[in-house]
Amino acid sequence: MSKQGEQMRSNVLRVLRQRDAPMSAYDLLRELQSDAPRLAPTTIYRALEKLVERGSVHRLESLNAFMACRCEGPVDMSVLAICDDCGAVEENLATSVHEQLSNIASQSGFEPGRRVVEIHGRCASCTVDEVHS
Amino acid sequence: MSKQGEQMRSNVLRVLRQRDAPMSAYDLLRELQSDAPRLAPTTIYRALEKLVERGSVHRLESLNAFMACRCEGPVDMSVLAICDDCGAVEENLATSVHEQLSNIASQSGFEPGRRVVEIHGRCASCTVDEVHS
DNA sequence: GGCGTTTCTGTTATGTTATAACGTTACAGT
DNA sequence: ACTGTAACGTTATAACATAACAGAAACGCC
Ligand SMILES: [Zn+2]
Ligand SMILES: [Zn+2]
Ligand SMILES: [Zn+2]
Ligand SMILES: [Zn+2]
Repeated sequence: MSKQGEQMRSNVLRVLRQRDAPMSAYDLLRELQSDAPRLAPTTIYRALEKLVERGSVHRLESLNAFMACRCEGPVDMSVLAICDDCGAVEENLATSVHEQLSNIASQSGFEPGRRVVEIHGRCASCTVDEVHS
Repeated sequence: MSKQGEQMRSNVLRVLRQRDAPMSAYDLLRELQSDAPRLAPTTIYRALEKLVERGSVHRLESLNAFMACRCEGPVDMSVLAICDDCGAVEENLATSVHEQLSNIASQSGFEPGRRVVEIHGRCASCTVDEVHS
């Protein structure tokens, strides 16, 4: 059955990679239910959990959504820039921001773990569109 | 009726200030329903929206929860360090991290807006407890 | 191969967070 | 008082996430 599990993870990842924008777990569910009508949320969440663990997928905390990773560097050093107009997300590798963040938290004896670094705004192409309208 | 609205916001803020840890909107709902049994989620969310807008309350995106602000400086320049053991949240003013974050996003023409900077881990006192156990 | 143990999976049900929709109320300007 | 508008309360429902459990697969041992 680990064969099936791997199959599910690969299906989820494939669907995520087909998009440029983040998808919610339930978006994925609806998409995959066309092949497997009885598919349940739990199954999606389990696949997503593994994929996030292994660094193939980002979880966007401020959107409750997921997207395939397209980073060059380590997945846990990225800054996710989310366009509030079109929903597109840009990934930037930003090791120094993450290091600084850990350092600041450490100063009070806090033991740093998972970092969440996201920024909302408007992407370049949407900004141009705004000028034209 | 703006009197009622302000009253509600002040009630929500009061309850949040009584705690050291974040509360979900539904935590607040349950708390306030002892006085007003018919109180609905929407009302809480509207109050929270205003309070976040005016900088009295932080929204913790990675927890889907809220807490009263106890920052010294500007509310939108803080780093929130969340202890995964005890739930306590430390606020650190970290202007430089936020500036760097905006700069990185700007490099690709992204127009920066709201930033989300949170870090999970273990607070000093929970780290000590761990050693003792 | 047979058997117990462990881990993973599918399924059902439920819990939690958030918003849509719509009628009502307050209030300012006339 | 009349009207426009912004805020509000209320109901219902959508969206996100996990608990609980039973059954299947994988593994190690004999
Ligand atoms: Zn990435
Ligand atoms: Zn855009
Ligand atoms: Zn604060
Ligand atoms: Zn702690």
